[in-house]
Amino acid sequence: MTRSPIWKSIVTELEGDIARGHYAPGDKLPTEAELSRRFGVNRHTARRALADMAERDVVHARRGAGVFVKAAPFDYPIGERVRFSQNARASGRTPEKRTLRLETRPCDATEAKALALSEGSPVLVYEGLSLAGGTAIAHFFSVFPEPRLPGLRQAIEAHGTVTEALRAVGVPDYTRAQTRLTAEAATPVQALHLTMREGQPLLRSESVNHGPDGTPVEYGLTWFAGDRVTLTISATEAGGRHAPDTSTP
Amino acid sequence: MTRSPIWKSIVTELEGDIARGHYAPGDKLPTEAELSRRFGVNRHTARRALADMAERDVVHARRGAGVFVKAAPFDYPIGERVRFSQNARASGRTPEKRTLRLETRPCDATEAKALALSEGSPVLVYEGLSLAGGTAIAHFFSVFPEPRLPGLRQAIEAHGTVTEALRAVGVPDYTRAQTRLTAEAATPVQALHLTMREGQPLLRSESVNHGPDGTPVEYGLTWFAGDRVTLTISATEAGGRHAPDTSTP
DNA sequence: AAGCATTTGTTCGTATGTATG
DNA sequence: CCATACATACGAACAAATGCT
Repeated sequence: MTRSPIWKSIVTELEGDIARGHYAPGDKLPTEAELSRRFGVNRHTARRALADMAERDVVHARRGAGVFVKAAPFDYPIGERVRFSQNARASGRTPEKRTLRLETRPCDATEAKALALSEGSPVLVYEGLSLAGGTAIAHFFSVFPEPRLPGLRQAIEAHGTVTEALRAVGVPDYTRAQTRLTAEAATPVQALHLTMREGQPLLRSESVNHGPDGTPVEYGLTWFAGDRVTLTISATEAGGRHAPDTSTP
Repeated sequence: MTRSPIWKSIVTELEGDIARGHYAPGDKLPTEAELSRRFGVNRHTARRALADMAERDVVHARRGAGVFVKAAPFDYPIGERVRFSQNARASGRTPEKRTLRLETRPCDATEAKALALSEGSPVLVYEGLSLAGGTAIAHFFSVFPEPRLPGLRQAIEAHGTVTEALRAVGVPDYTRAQTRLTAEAATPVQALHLTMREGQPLLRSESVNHGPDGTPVEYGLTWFAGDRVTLTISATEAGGRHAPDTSTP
């Protein structure tokens, strides 16, 4: 009968600390050197424990930076109605938007087609970042038909959220008409904004939202950080909300 | 009045060749050197033409490899019912599956939970590649509850498609209960199977399919090549049952 | 912008205990 | 008892990425 190895007991100790909130998701664990001192073992033995935890996606290491507790991925249900702020609050995080651009300019061919406009019509471009609980989740790029939605720009500046801004200019509700999803590599600028490395996988969503009367009100592109977001589609999308599974054995 | 530049005429010539099928999606264009000889121009002029086409996403260049015609992304509608073979045929490509693994083994904790089994129950594992028109589109990994579906293994070996195999063992229809989507980087083995580079973005889908009586019949993971597939979700999916697509025999 | 300290990642080598045959 | 294989643990040095000044 073999005794259980030291590194396993280190794993259970550390995971216990995480479970009882001593180290929160996103937090940096002590360095390997510190751990090896704390447990009185060689650095390799501490590494072995961390490697095991990394294998099971409990933590992840960044060379030169440290070992971090994996953040539970942000669950983003997409159905007919998708509201970022609602989703964020539902998972207990503070939603936030950071505006990168808010301007009016003539639309290009793709945008014209999606919004059923003639090419060159003025559109409001709203580009920015969506944050949840302080960390950047997605990079969005939305285009609105300016003539159909007078005052939207001021409404967005005032309210921050798209849902409220649209309501303020007379669109009480909007639904997702069509969505196209692909995976893409992060460009250098996106990597900078989302604090990830260039080339890391992004989940790209291209969608058109319609108003209650069926006219398109938004053409939007969103790039979600692949390691931070899971889009969920439920068959009973209207129905019940699943409780998030946060169990860590 | 300036004459139209030479490179533009090269662009129209090449795009004509592509349009009339002389170069198919995914094909490698002649090298810059060959093009410059063929058109009797300097290599930089040919480069200018290729750069313009790359800008408009008609082709893409891979250093050291060549310039390739961009593959038209494979449109993959996901709704309640998702049938790969149907989707492939609808876009005019021959569907094909390549089996990497077909075996029975005890299930792990995740699989047990998804399929409502007790941990360690025997499950049928079906892993392979989905090809459309000869090119690999996705890497799939499916798990079926063996005890509930006796004879499924032979049915899969015989029929090739999951839909037909399930029908053969008494599951006339199945619907997608829940789907979770993320973007991930391709592992070295996946990159090999999908003929892409390691780390390239994949669209990962995790889903559970239910039989008509509501019991789970399949827990499946699929990794779609990001540059070759677009998942589409249309708003009009919830309502009526879609008639089977008979547009292409 | 360049340099420096910090931190993880990798690769040598060494030693020990345990199961196998 | 010996040979072998394997996992565990420790030590030292260097490489590479990161963050800070």
